[in-house]
Amino acid sequence: MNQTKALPEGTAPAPGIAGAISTINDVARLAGVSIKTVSRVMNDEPNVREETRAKVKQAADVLHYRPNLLARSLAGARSFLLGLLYHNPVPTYIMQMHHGVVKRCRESNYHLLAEPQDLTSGEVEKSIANLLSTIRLDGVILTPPLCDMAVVLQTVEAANVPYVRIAPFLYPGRTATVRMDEARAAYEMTQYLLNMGHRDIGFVMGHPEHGGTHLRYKGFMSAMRDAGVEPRPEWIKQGYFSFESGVDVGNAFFADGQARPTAIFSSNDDMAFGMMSVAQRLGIRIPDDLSIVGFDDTPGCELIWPHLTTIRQPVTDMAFAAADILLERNNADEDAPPFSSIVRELPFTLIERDSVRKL
Amino acid sequence: MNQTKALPEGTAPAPGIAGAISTINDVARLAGVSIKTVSRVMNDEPNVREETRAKVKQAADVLHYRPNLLARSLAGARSFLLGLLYHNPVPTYIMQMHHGVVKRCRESNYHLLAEPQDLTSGEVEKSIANLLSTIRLDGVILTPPLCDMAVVLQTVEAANVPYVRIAPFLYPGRTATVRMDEARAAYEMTQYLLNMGHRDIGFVMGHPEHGGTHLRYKGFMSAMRDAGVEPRPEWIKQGYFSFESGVDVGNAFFADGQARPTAIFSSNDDMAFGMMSVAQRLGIRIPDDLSIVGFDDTPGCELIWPHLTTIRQPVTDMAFAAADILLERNNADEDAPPFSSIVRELPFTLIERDSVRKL
DNA sequence: TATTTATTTGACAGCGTTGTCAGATATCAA
DNA sequence: TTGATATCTGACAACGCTGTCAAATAAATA
Repeated sequence: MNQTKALPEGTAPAPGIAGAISTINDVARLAGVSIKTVSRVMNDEPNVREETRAKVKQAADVLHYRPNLLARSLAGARSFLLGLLYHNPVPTYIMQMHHGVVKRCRESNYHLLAEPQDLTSGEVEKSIANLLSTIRLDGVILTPPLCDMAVVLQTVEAANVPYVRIAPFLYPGRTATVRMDEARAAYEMTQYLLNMGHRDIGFVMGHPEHGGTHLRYKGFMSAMRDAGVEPRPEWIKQGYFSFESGVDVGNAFFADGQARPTAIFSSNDDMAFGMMSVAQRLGIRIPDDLSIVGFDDTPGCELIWPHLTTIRQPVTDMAFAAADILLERNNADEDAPPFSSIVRELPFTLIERDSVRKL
Repeated sequence: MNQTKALPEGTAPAPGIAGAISTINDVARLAGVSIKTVSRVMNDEPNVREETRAKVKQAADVLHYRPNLLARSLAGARSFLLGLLYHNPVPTYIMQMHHGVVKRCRESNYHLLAEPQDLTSGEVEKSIANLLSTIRLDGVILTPPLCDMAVVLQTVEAANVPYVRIAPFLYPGRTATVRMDEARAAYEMTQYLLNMGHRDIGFVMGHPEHGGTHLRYKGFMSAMRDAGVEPRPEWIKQGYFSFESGVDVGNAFFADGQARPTAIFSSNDDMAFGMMSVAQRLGIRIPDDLSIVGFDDTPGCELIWPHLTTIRQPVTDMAFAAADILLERNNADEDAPPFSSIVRELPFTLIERDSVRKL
């Protein structure tokens, strides 16, 4: 019955003293096969008799054997390591991203190296080249704004590491991509404002180096024009995605004696929060005196009062998708579709809360 | 003058075609020394003539040589990899932690593996053992509540990996520790409330498996007793550190026809936010009708209205300290002080904002 | 049964480093 | 100068695994 009874006794090393790490040699000896066969079994390779396979598996089990990842990487082609490169724009965004990617890695016995990049130093290129030549990663994920920086792309490509870009703006088709239709989302949000009766709508742009900034702006403008409403240039202000820049923009918008829009569409939530704090201080009531909407759906939206109407980005799902692309590629049987042609577009949601008043 | 002029010409491989990774062999050949000597130079080991050292350094430079981390780990004793094990209690906390540790790793050419642990599965032990036997980490950092779980400590110890615990509660002196005087902080916060004239003070406890929960509770109780104020048992409620549990506790506190404290001390900010949202809905004004304080100083404190008075934990500094301990240990010259005796205590700050009214 | 072909298995050579140890060189006394 | 030390340097064997390729075995064909 039990096919796997025949383990040679007595040859086993002292089993499982907690912490005593066993090697492929130990398993091979215990199972009475060569290390190569053990290797085959551990990697689910074909051409191993079922009986042998079971024997090896049992031995590995008894010894609590876990292949050494470092040795594996060194000898083989895979490293079981993924990299997430980012420059912290919105902390919660990165956090969700990281969380999603790690989750997928876990499931595939991969590990994740999270590597923030300092853009101010002007050494991104060096830093990345350094990373990639030090550790052979099986793939890297590039978040905005890194995914739109030519030097970054070049460096990763030079290292010949497959990579996927999250929400890229520039260089379409250059590699696998995970995105969301940001322009469309901004378009719909603007439409929503229009439908609520607003015509005097202001817009706060994000950091100019982020692709999303342009996409969101574009969506806003299209919606306005399609509705036959001409946006007022002085109501389109430059922000930088940060809470502080939101404060600055808020001060600009609410300066004394100025005509004010009835609604402001902020390119992200954090800036909306900044504006709201200024409004609060100046006694401008939201949404009664002014409607505000954001973009991202960060946790703060439900903390702030009134709760912020915004666009939810499916960040975790995007993380899943990115990780999946890389992971699948590594198991891909050669004939997979060209990597660079992969594009996964995920749906957004307009989350209606309490920061907009119907006129 | 120039000591390093004498590189043998012509023996160099095609230099620095972008992405062409060079090995220690290439450097050795170009510098005209053995690979062992290159290794010595790269590791700043003694016993290399200055002249030789310079020659090697130059060669390494020319070739953009970066030692392969995997090979290094396999051959040597160090892996240049640290692990951050956590179970997500408060996202922003982990994020800051991660950020701090990564920063330090960067500076020392280390890398960080962030590994969330699923406590619900009951397989933490397996998961960690698995990680540690797969990759030989040079150290791991344990955040609450992992740092107080006996199985976790045992597993890490069994794998013989040095680790430092952040804000541990149980098993003092078991290993290096980074902490903050949470009990003292809670004591002072309670005193603050007392000084503001409050006597009817409620307290919301955190998740019972987090050490901080007990420390903060203890601090609260001591301060009350020292002030000769007996806390009312029905005003001490159990929460779980989450926003949702704050909502639940809020509902319990504010149920119809019940006597209500004039101030509530929540064991963390998120629960305070939850209570505030309930209060808002019920028309209980803060701080006019009720004062609330939190603990942690998460970003939301400045978003919510009124801004929340709280205790700032020096999370980033704690991360720095933890990383430093591990990193230093790896460079330690044997005679370092016993690892387990290291305790770094960092200062907290009471951040006074607008959520408390003076009675 | 004798061949041919397909399936399993193992020997062995790396992968790019570091550790060990012995040999080569330089330095210092006498 | 000659040993005797102290200082450098390099051969070579690991580290734990995978890739390659040939040998051994089983299955299929004639």
